[in-house]
Amino acid sequence: MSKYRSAPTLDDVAKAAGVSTATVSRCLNTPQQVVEATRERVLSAVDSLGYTPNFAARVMAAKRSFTIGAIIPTMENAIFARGLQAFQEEIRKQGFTLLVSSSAYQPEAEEDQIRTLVARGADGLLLIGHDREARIYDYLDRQKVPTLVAWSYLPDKPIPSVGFDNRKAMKALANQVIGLGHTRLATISGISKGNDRARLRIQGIRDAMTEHGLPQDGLTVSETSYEIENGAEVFENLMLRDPPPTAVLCGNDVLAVGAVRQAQQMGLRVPEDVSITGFDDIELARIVSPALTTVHVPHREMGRKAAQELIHMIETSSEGHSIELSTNVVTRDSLLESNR
Amino acid sequence: MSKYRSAPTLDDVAKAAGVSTATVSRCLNTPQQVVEATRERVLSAVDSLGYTPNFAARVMAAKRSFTIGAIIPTMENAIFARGLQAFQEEIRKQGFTLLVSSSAYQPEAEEDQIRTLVARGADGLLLIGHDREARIYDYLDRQKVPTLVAWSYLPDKPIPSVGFDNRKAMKALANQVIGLGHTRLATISGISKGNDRARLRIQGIRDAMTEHGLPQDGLTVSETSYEIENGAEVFENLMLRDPPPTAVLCGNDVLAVGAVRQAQQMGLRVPEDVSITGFDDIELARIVSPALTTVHVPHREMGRKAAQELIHMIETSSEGHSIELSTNVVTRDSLLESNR
DNA sequence: AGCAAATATGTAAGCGCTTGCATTTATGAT
DNA sequence: ATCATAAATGCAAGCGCTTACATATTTGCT
Repeated sequence: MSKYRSAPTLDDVAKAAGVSTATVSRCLNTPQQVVEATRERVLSAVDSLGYTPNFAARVMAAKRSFTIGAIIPTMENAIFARGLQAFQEEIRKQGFTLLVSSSAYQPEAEEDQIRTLVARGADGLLLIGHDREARIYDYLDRQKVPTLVAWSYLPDKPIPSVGFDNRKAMKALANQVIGLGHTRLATISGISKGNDRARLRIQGIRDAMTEHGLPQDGLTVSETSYEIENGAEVFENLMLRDPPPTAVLCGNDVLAVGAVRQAQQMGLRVPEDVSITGFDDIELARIVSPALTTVHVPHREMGRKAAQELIHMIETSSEGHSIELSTNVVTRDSLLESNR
Repeated sequence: MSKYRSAPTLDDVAKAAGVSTATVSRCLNTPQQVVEATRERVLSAVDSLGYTPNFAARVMAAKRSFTIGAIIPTMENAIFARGLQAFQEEIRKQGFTLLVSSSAYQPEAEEDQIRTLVARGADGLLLIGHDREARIYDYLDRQKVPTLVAWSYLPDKPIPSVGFDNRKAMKALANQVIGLGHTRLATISGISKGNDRARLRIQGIRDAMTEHGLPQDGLTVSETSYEIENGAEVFENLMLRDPPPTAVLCGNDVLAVGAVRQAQQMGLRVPEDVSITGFDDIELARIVSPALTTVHVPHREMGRKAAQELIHMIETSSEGHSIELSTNVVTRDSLLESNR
């Protein structure tokens, strides 16, 4: 029976309540504009019919969706989870809904998803990092969709960013490593192409080396994708070199965990035989043993501030401005002074 | 300048290409219906104008969105990440887009998000577990949105499910624990209200106890929310009891990791002093030391099959049928025979 | 060359909602 | 009571697209 009855529309409600569709619409959107008696009648009709507004129609008519889209590189690990959760909580508080897509670190998939989200009427977009084709920025500009970047802070870019200075953050950590006497360094980085964060973190290590007068060839750089297994695999190759590095700085905690596990597999003690550091300070960093010395990122604060800034851009059609958050090195057990 | 030009519409493209809007629409949706010469002209117009179809309008006209919505309890930990990623990969392969929301384990938030997704024209919905208000099922029925449940397998429920038998799975693990001589058991469960998986897992432990002739009061049940800290906190209370349990079966790996860490904090050796088990077999389970004995869930298979089944339901407007996946206990280091 | 059948394109009617403007009804000061 | 003013409601024009159905063009036969 219910099979042949289709979802009620505004019109059905209007008929049932004996008013015009305009009045029903007002009851739902600007209730103070309709007198109490009418409103009650309408709402009870809404109720008894089980009416829910059709979103597509509403977006089309109102040209506003109260939806914000976010595209993150991955959902598979926790790197973006905490920040995104905070982002969602904040926008929800302000009456917006979040739509999330994951690009699996594939630029084409990301472009696709940006278009999908925009076509869907997203009022604003949250993107991770600045690296992407100019074409996409043109598109965003033409469509006039307020867009904000997070997990990076590069105030000179055309799109405002709420995040931290990846280069400076990694430099601080590298300084600490070098300060402990390490001179043969290696880094296991994410793929730096199309990933400003990965690239800048490597740069940060170089900065610290230069500052301490270490030659640049004291650093071995390996790039791989962000999974535990990859961290392990690359670490193994690294340690087979002669001489092996005494400290391995990983592009994130996930890679670092892979490295730690591989070290154990190889019978190497961390940190006595080799120091390993992470980046991000996700939960994993405290769970692995030895616990990781890593760079703490204020994920929740970043998520919250990004939400506020983006909504502000949407509401005021203003340009938006970048916000820098600070990171700090958290010292745990995976980093020790060099013994060679 | 671009500020005053707004996004091009189908009509603009039609004018530019010198054809009707119908033809443009066909070029985009059923290109084989339009002759090559025309098609080229149209596509180049699309291109030079940078046209992107307006999704809301398209959904409204076509009554089809090629979008599938998924609502998961949390993005904060990895429990649903892997399965969801597989789900997304599969539906993407079939031309659908995934929209994800997280309910933060709050039923009202979930209801809200279901309505949002439906109103947005989702062609189908993926939900986790069966427990929710009847009103929601009525709504889904009335809106005729194909819906599938995952992470649970309860074929008698009105909504089909693709998942595993939580009760049976936990029973298998509990059998193993009891087989090792443990009689004083405790479980750290998620909040079971509104969570059939949590409830059934507890039930599974009871089943095993009954089968082995253990009295039901040999089990202490504590419920808390799914976070590492909570696992730790509850575990502490549990071990303060006199006598303490010799084995603690946790509702998931996250809680188990919290328990392991707390044990170490308290100077207890795992598994010599107390055994701890998890559930789900997420990455964490292998990273913590001792590695967790836990129940392995075929996350990726579940995600993929759920996607296939749901799309099948959508394409054929059929009822859909439930699929049971099997789990297995993976034996690692956190469970040992009882020494009392 | 001529005609029926097949193929390509155009016309226009919605899809369900919001909102500017016009109209009706209530309010309150005289 | 009366009338200007304010408050509540209705009317109807879109929003940008898809898709029957109608019309025009091409194709393949004889």
